[in-house]
Amino acid sequence: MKSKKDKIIDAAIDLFAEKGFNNTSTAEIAALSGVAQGTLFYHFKQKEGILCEVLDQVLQHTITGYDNISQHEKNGLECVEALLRSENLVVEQHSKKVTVLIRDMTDEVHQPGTHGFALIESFLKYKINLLSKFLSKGIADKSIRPVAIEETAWFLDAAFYGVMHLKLLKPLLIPPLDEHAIRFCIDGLKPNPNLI
Amino acid sequence: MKSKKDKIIDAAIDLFAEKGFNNTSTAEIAALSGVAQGTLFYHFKQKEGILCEVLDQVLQHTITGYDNISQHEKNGLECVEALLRSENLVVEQHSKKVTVLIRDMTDEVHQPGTHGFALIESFLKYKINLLSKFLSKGIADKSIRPVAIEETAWFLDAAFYGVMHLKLLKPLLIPPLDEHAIRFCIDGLKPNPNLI
DNA sequence: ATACTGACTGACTACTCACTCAGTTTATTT
DNA sequence: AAATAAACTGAGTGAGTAGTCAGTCAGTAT
Repeated sequence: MKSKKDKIIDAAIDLFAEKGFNNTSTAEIAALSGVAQGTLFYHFKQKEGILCEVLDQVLQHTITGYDNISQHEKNGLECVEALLRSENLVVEQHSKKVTVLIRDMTDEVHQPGTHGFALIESFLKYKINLLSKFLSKGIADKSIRPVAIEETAWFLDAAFYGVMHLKLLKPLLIPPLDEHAIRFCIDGLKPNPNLI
Repeated sequence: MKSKKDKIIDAAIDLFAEKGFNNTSTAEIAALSGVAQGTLFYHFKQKEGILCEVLDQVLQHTITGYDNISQHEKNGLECVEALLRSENLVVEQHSKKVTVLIRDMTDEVHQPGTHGFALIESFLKYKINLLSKFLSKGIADKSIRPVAIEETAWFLDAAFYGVMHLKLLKPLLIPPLDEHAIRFCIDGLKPNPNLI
């Protein structure tokens, strides 16, 4: 059976995803989750704490996904592809949580010193490191053309953030991009005799 | 001499960029711009109106940039590159306004029916159309390898949104990405005999 | 001079909302 | 069974805020 804390988180995610953090009151969260307002503040010191909890969970899932990539049986390019796919999977499996984060973490994450900022910072560091490792590996084993490693790692991160953002936040008629984005980037990494 | 309306917009941009829309009160905007609180609501029906005004301006600049691309003397790939560079230039020249938008337009743009949503929607339609045209042209003149046109157009949009987001909102030590992102995408579009 | 207009003012209001706290219930330990 | 702790409650508070409105004032047409 679900703890009240979990009920609060679930309700908050639903409301945040629908109306945004700033347009959701703690009273509403309490009502939807069936607890008293005070219970919110028993479990979370501030309203923002709920967001941090969600961020924490999503980052955990993502890192777990990364760790499951078995590197020894793949070349560098395949490792990069596996990482991108793993990330995509997390977004799909936890799309509501991710939606809430990219929609509402902006303020919190924006300012160095906050807990959220520290979380994101160390996560990004880890991710970029891993991607860089895979890219180096691929360049060494010739599955990847010679590219600037750190820049490419950051670019891949940024590009897939953009795709995620488009997919989750823009209620527009957009063709499914995930697969195409992966193909485009992977193909773009392959050696190309036409490039000097 | 600047009109009061312009002073309000300038002050609001500074404050929004620094503290975010939701953490800036209309009283602060009035104080910084040196007008009375009521003047805000004389010029803008709601606080959100200021954001819409900024959005409008930035989209105008962007479209003007697009329109300056002289297509007849370029092949398809060069047109795509010109578009990406033109966009980059707008972001650089109006970085504060763009920062405010990607930071705070989320709520407004999220919900169909709002003015902001309509603006973004028609702009995106225009941009994707133009990109698609350039991609088709490039595939025809062999400067671009055969890719799925609409998907690639959306991906390019998403990727550069991501780069912009990273650059403007993450106060982290990130290598300059603009040039590398353009190179990566342009090189990735070039014909590659290694791809079937 | 008179009437009119549109920009501008700033005190005021009606209201929301995050957070508190004194007290109650439930679970755990002794 | 008593004692202690942990989980929970919900009425209440006070700080803060978007937006209003009755009225001033400079400029302009009549």
